[in-house]
Amino acid sequence: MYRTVTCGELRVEHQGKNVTLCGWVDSNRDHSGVLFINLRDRYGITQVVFSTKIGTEQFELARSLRAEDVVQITGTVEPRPDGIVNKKIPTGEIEVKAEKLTILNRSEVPPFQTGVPEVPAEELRLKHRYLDLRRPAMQKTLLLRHRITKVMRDYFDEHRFVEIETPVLGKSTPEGARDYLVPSRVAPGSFYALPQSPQLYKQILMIAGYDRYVQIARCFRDEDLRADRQPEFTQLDLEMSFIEMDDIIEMISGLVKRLMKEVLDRELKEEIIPRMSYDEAMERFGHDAPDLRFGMELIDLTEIAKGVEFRVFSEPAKNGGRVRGINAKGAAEKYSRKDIDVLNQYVAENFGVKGVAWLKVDADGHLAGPIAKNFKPEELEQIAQKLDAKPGDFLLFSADTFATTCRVLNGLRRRLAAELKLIDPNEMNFCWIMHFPMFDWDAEEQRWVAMHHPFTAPLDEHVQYLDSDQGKIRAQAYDLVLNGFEVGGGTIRIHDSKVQSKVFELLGLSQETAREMFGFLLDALQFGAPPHGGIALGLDRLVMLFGGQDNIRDCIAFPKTTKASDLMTGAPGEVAKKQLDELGITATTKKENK
RNA sequence: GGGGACGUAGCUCAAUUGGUUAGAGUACCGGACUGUCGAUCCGGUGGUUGCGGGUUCGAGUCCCGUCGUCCUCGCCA
Repeated sequence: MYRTVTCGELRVEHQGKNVTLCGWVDSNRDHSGVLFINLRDRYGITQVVFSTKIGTEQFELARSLRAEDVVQITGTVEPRPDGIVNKKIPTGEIEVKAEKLTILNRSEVPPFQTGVPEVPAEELRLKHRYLDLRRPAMQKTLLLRHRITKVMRDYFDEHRFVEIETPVLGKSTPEGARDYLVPSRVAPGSFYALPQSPQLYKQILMIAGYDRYVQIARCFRDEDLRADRQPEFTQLDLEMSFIEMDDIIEMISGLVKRLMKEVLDRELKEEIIPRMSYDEAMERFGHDAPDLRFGMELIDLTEIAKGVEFRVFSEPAKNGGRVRGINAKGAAEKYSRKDIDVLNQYVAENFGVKGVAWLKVDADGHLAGPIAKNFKPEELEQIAQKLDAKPGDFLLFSADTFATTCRVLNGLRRRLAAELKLIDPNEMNFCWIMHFPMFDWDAEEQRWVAMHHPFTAPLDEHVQYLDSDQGKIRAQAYDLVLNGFEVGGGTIRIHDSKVQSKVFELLGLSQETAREMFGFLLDALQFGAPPHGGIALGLDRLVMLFGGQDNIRDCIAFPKTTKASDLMTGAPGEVAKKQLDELGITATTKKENK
């Protein structure tokens, strides 16, 4: 037996006990006649004491220990002498008096120290991920992730869900994100696609009668990365039959409550997670995943703007656009002209607009700023009233299309909230965003595109608009939002083939194309499809938010860089010409190009 | 595909806005020390300033290109 205890469990009550520990050397403090080793494993740190009584050979061996050496130590648990208890660690009231040291493996000098608070460059962490994962912060996050998935599995098991695996090698469907493709050897020129989600399979499972399906599923999207987006990511994916929107929402609300309780030992802020329509979210926050931890809501000024001489405001207002503003309460003094230049640069670079219009409220309650002269006093008064402007407030405006005002003001709202520290970092603010539009108009391709996927059911009362007013149709779609991040999204699916055909038609999918892409699902739908719907939660993002992190790479054991490479393994890498030949692929490698 | 930030010792950073021999902490190596706990003290090794060009009497610093990491717009049904 290598070890009898871990490095995290010994306490005063174990004194006198003879134990064997294994772990990594965290530090070695040599005092000539006595030396202290901090021994680390994922359970904690235990101090081991060596005295010269152990014998010269063993003492010299202990002396030679360096960070990350792997050792086995047998000794006796002793309480620490009075006054030298280490309160920083749970095992700090005891130490192990070493009687035998075995070096299991030496470590090279590590490229960075795992036991110090300074976090090395991410590039280095990813290259030596095995060392990075030894850092307590990373271990804590991966344990949190395990805890979350464990609670999820228990919860759905209790609710009679069946966990079923779906294929990773599937069929490419051109709608949606770009697919990762895998060439077929036995059918040269043909490709599998890695799943963007198990969407079609889980619908098939409903038709097959597994009325409650769940899976913690790996999904793949070949799109550019972000702090909260990886090319492969994990979803808690589920589907239910004989249910309506409220059933899914209740089921997930129950899970959220359970996660809060069992993972964070906290209650939900509100007994019932609040719901907001997509339209309301866009109107009040300019985004479909609003961060509700702070106010600064978007206020509409279009009616006022229609009447002003200032053309920057009046033109969009008169031409179907919108003029809206936000009020950063009391922030006027904190934003100098230089700071505002930075904001201008931010919106120009990110949203393709010239800049942001702004006004400050002076001590007398008057609106001041370079654009103030373009308004009559009563117009300024109206604007001030609408925005509830008080002395010291900082007002920012966007006058453009509705979509652009949404993007600009959402961006500014979030940025200002962060800069002004309006957000309580401990808050966990959930909400449901409901009734997303069915379709988006793709101006470039001159056609409607599905906002979710083409199997999403419209609201029953909106089915009538399928032939007349497609832009008005709202879907039976719902997103779960946490602290301004979309952490889940789902829909009720269409199970009426007439409605399904109509939707395909609107999306510009001919019967033939639809058959070619989803024929198996269309077939299956003919053989007794129950009403069904489901949802998928982004596990990586949930872990990130539950762990108070700001990117999902730190929540994934082996993540990829923004160029989608794995710095540890070197993936993606070149392959031998023989492998390509077998696949019937004639791509040239980099080496051949040079 | 576009925009931005960064790249200096193994690691974390500094280097007077172009000026002598590129420094500090830490790690590492050697020494001292019998109660430390991010031990301390003394000494030492360690640099193609990511890479390639250019401007200049002189480049870590300026310019161009390139590679990499991060942030972001597009993209992500």
